[in-house]
Amino acid sequence: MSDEQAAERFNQARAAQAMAVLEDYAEMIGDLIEEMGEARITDIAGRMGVTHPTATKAVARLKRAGLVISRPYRGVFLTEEGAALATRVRARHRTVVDLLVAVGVPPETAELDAEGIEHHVSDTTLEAFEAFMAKAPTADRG
Amino acid sequence: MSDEQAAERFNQARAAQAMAVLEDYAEMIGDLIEEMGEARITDIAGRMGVTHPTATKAVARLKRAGLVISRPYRGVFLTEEGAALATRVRARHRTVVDLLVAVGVPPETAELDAEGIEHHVSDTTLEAFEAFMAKAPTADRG
DNA sequence: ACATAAGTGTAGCCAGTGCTTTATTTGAGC
DNA sequence: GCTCAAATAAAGCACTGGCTACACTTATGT
Repeated sequence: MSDEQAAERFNQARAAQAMAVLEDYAEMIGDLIEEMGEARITDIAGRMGVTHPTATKAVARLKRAGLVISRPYRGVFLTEEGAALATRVRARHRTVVDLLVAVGVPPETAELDAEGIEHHVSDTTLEAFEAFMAKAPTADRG
Repeated sequence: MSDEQAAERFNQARAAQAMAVLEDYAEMIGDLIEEMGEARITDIAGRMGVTHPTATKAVARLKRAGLVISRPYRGVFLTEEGAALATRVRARHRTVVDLLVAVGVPPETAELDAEGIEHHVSDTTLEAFEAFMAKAPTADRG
């Protein structure tokens, strides 16, 4: 592999990582709205395991990215784009967990690892995962 | 899932990400030493797709982590710990790529996605991958 | 020895993502 | 309507990890 290709690979991985945080927040805000009708900064912070100021900053970035809207001292809400992203992320998360379980990873571990893995799964890979599971739903385990 | 569990998941993913950069650099420095006898800052930078100052900073962090040693204007070398990490990372990378290919991901895509995925694959999951491939080396494709 | 090019280091800037500390706003209870 | 607790915001710190610009070292060629 040439250095240029290697560099491209790393740059792509870095870009994916940058997106990952936004994806996590969008997904979680979607969850919170579904569960509690609205997403408050405090709830977001609690669930992400960070302090409120950190959550506030993250929301600011999400607003900048056009994924959410919010008004001071009011809840945070997903834009159409944000909601679409949240849905997509959630579906991908499920697929990754299912794939891991299908190849024999214990469910709890699959859930844990998927949190990091999912952000690096390309559309191509996701399709392959789905195709694989359609073909061998239980991976013929045992 | 409780908020605490969710937070723990995210914190774990964040910790994995912090380690990922060190792993990438250690692996690549190992590659360079193997290929060219030594790892120069410029080579590291070129292959990572970053500028030399960035590579220099990364090497400084690696030194702080005890993974490499270096003297000004001389090459960078892995410590025993760094070499062990590089070996481990390289093996894991291969396993992840192979697993992806085994479930039907195109090889080039597998290589690309593995770069990001590998850092989030726990030992448990890695073992499951190996067991899966031992059982179905070609995943019965086609 | 000296000039020059390549490699390396350093300084300073920016953005992201965490933190703590300190206002401010909101909303509930009196 | 005032007070107070909770929620939110704002500001400042630290570290990572990019960058550019500039200084310095090394190696090479004359």
